[in-house]
Amino acid sequence: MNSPHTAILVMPQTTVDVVIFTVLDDALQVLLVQRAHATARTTEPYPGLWALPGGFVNPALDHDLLACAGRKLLEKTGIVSPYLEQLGSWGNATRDPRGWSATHAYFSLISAAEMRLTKGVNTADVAWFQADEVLQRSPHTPEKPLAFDHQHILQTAVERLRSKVEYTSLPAYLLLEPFTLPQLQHIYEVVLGRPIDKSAFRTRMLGANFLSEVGTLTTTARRSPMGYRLKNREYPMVFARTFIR
Amino acid sequence: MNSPHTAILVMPQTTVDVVIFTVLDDALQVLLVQRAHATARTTEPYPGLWALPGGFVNPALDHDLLACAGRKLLEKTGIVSPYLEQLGSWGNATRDPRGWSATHAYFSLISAAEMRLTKGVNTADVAWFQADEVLQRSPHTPEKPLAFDHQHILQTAVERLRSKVEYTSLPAYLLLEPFTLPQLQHIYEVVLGRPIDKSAFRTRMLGANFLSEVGTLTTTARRSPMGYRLKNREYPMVFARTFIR
DNA sequence: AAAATAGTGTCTTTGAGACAATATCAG
DNA sequence: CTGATATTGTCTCAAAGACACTATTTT
Repeated sequence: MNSPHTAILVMPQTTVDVVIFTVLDDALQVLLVQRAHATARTTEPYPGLWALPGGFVNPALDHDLLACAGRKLLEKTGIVSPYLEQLGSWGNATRDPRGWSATHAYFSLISAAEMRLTKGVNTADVAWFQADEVLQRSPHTPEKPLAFDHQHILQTAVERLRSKVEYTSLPAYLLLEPFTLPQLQHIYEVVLGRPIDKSAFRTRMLGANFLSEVGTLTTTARRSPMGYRLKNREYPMVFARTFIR
Repeated sequence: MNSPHTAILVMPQTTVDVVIFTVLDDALQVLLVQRAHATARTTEPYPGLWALPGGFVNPALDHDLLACAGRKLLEKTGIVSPYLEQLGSWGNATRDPRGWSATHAYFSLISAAEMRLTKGVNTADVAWFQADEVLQRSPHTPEKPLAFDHQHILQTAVERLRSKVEYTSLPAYLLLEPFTLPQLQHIYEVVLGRPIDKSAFRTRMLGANFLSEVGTLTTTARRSPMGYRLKNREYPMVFARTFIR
């Protein structure tokens, strides 16, 4: 039924891309890398444009797709155990000018502070951008859209993140532990783009029993807030309802 | 940064697999195909085992991954516009004995009755199996596990379906239109494997305003039930809460 | 004491579970 | 008419929104 021999000759290229989110300056931000500028010797597509971190699977280095995504993320951020979830895959004949290609996209949540701690990893061609600003880019705006179909992948990632924030504890991965409930609520509000009622928020978070207290913290606040840590960093908490309104 | 030239030589194989669900005989069932038996001339892996319908992307036929999944589904069921959603991708060095491969998995919901209408499509090597029975297979059971990592892909598909049934209108795609609310509730109960309160079910379905009445139907029932149709077959309804308990 | 932030209480609303009651149709 | 199925009503409960109130700490 399958024809492996003839198929191998026209096989699509396989890549992995990672959408790395953080919250910085009260905004949802995404890590982008700038593609090499055009030279006489290279034929790299989309020269000089910004793109999601990613590239070809390296069968010699990568045990599987997730490991490949983890490697790309480590190379750009120095972070070893981030929250990393598969987003989806995109494959067609035209997304890469070099021919039929398919990319496996992942999305990751990290604390920007955590990344700053890892010196020497960031290079000049890596930077944070506000997700909403990037999404509004078009060929007519000053800042050009991302390379390949990364504009579309980012759009899907933002929608997925905003959707899951409504009913999961995902935003906790955007903070360093320990964190306070006001800090966590602020992250929720930044990602969702709207305020949440304080009382309802606390009732939900503390009632779900996925946080453990670690003693009061000393922050810039007047009254010392309680610090919390995730009981289980492997899986986010899933609530039975979304926030309403 | 990427090295396309060297990478092409070791590029992973790209395939698409489809998990096709239906409800038949009061059970969630999945469509499987039997792989060719071993002969002296072929080197096909997993000869004689059952597997998810799928195979290599054909760049000459398939505009993109979704089209490829739709083609596989059409070939096995004769159905043109099913519900088809991306499930995820699986890729590593060992899932196919021929080498590093990555598959893009989709899952589809169809009415078994709709498929019976398309004669001549089904072949002897295609059959429905109870999803839960297949999931319980191991190397030690009489029926052997599926080929490749399809056991694992099916597991993920069933979990995803059962999860989404808790808060979406997905089961409607398992029925032919028009359908009645008791029929729809029955499909929900079969997929979830537990009863749902009749009153709460009707309040949720009718309150969400995603169904349109199409007049009372004549069924085997005593009192004639109201028939319904989806207002929008493109996207399922997403409810703000899961069913509880 | 005042200001600012953390945290709690109260009331209302929404929608689900439990389950009883009513409506309609085939025979 | 009767039984089976469809549909509605009532009561209770859980959790969220609105928003006022109390608690703690720094200055």
